[in-house]
Amino acid sequence: MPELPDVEVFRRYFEATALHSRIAEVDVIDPDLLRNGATKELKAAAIGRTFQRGRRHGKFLFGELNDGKAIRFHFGMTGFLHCYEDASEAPAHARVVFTLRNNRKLAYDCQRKFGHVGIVENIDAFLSEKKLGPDALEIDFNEFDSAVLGRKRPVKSNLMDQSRLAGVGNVYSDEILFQARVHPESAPSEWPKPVARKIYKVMHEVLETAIKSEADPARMPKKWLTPHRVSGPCPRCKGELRKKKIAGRTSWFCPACQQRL
DNA sequence: CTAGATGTTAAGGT
DNA sequence: CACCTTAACATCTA
Repeated sequence: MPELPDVEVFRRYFEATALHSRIAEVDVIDPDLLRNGATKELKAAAIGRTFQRGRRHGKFLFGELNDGKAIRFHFGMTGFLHCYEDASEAPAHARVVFTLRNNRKLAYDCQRKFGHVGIVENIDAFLSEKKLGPDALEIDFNEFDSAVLGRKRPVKSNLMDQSRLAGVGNVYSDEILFQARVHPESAPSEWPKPVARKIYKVMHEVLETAIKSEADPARMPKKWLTPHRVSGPCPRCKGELRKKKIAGRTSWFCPACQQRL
């Protein structure tokens, strides 16, 4: 689930639920999620501070604290946030829980533990250290064209490469290419400008519409591929959708609608 | 019981 | 060296 639109929905949820109340306690239920096991450091950085705002870059969410530091959330494949007051509402796989002075609790839940949580001293320094590319909603066309499309491997691999473009993963790369009518394995040495522009434009439309749909496939336009990736005919031509491993991931596309370039 | 699932990354190959 | 692919990670479900 957590690609750019999902994380943007989490960011908005975070801002609606967790800001401006002092952090009273941090429970690290599963230290695996901290990667370096620095429970003490996480507590020391967070307790007594307040969250000032949420910032997102690609698939990362940062909860900015009132001293310039931030709590970093990455959601892996199964992570999400849930805010509640009564302990009975705690989600099933809560790994880290922030208790606020207003009695609310913000839980980071991650069933498969592919995600991680930690402290970041400086967000911009972290992003360059991690070699993350520009956010998919902020990259300009020229950079998109050269960094993302100017490669030899399948276009799908490039769209998913976080060091070139941050935020797009398996599901949304399929959706973007479906709507741009481009085959995911296309890898021309030079992309025709109109096609490059189309992919760029469609990427914005897909991501923005997905955010408006709360990243919920059931609320997405019926003509989209995403709600049909389990089975079923192409929502455009009614032909058979194909499932194939590309770039190591299960990809869905319509061989009739999507042109190989 | 086996295969596979939205992400990342170390390791191996060309 | 640049580039690309695969396996592995932890856990649950179809």
